[in-house]
Amino acid sequence: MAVSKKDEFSKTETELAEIAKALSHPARIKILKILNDLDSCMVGSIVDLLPLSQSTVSQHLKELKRVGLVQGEIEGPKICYCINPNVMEKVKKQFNNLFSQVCKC
Amino acid sequence: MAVSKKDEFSKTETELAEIAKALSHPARIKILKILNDLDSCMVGSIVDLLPLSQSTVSQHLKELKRVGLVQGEIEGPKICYCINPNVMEKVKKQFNNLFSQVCKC
DNA sequence: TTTCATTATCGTATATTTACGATGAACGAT
DNA sequence: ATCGTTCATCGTAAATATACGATAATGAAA
Repeated sequence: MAVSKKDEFSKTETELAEIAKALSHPARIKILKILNDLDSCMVGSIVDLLPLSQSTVSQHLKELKRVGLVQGEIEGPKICYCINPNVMEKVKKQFNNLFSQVCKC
Repeated sequence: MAVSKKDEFSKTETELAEIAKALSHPARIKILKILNDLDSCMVGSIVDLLPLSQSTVSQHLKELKRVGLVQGEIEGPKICYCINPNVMEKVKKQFNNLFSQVCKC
């Protein structure tokens, strides 16, 4: 794309776009649901529930971690992943804020 | 990416991911705000408010049209763009639905 | 300490996204 | 009929995303 111009927008817009990007793959939506349902779980459990390889799931988790929606806690050789509820609440507010601005409903 | 596996997920997850993708660029977030503020407007007005070329803005509009968030009405040589409020409301509900599933707040 | 289980990262291939200028299509106005 | 305005689309280049297998890294267990 030649050179990205994403930094020529406001922080609010850039941040929300980043979060939307993290949610822009069905696997990552599903991972959030899985983490919520299981409360927290290791990567292997997630891999079993997705039609993707371990390395691909690891990449998707990395993307969710990047925006803070998910965090991992090391438990011996395993890693226990869970949703970061504080970030999730903030994200929810950011989307509500957007819709309050662009939705007449 | 070899072959996409996005169609191996549920319709709900795939749809929401598609919408999130449409919102995953700050220019598109800003376009929605512009359209809301101006109520509706032609492409040239949007281009003036963005640090992007006319063709690039046209592409972003196409992406927003793709998911139905935005619609264009031909007015002579111009095209009058506006937010589709019905789709926006549906999208708002879809996000609320997600957060009700993955957010304990 | 060697082995096993678990997960991240690397390397790589392909698809998609982002960006631009140039061109084309549609329409009103001259 | 030609011209100017407006916008979409084409062609293209570069960046990112998606997917996988292979490998590395970590720590528990034998």
